[in-house]
Amino acid sequence: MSEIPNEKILTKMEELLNVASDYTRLKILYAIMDEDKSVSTIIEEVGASQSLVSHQLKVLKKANLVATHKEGTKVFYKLADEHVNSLLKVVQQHAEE
Amino acid sequence: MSEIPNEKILTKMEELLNVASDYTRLKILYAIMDEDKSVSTIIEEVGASQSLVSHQLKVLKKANLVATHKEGTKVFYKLADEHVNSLLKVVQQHAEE
DNA sequence: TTGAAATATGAACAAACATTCATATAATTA
DNA sequence: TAATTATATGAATGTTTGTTCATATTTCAA
Repeated sequence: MSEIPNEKILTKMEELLNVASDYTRLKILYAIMDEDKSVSTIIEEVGASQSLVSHQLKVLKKANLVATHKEGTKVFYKLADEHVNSLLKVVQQHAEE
Repeated sequence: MSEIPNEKILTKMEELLNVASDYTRLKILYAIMDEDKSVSTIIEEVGASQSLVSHQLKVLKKANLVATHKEGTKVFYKLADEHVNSLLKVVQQHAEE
């Protein structure tokens, strides 16, 4: 039996889904799915403005979907954990049918 | 290699995630996860107003996350397919850690 | 056919959000 | 130090959206 999760869990789920449910952020997540990339590389591959990508990276970071490290002036982003991967795969399968 | 999906797929993914990313709608989806239920039962279990539940059921239906059948004056809702189930499970796992 | 129960719909509104533009900060190099 | 590259931030804005309130529609029983 699948009971309705408690408020705390539901709120966390809502947040994760909310953060994932944006065109630009989805693109960003896919861009860094296999290897971490610098912001400038992400901007190129996603094809959105510098400002927009930076803003959305901040949203993803705040929600702990991505992690970062610095190298000189560059900042590299990668997926925070495997759940993000699984989530994207499930959703993509649904979308492809 | 996971390339960025094309625009059509991404838009579908965005829509699915968007529809799933709401507190009330999440509760509804869990309420009908194991067996289909009438709107009045859903209202009770979810603890939201009649109008709100009805509006959100419409959103879920339009996005093909749920399916319905009628019995007399009652309308029963159930999950449309297994993907919805998988999606909720992946997200819940993430939220529980 | 009147009334009641179950569900749906429409308008209205505040809150949240994606995007842009302009500007700031940080690190590197000349 | 000045200039340049890389990234972040803040304000402003138009749009979307969750919720409520009031009302409509449908189905069945009395």
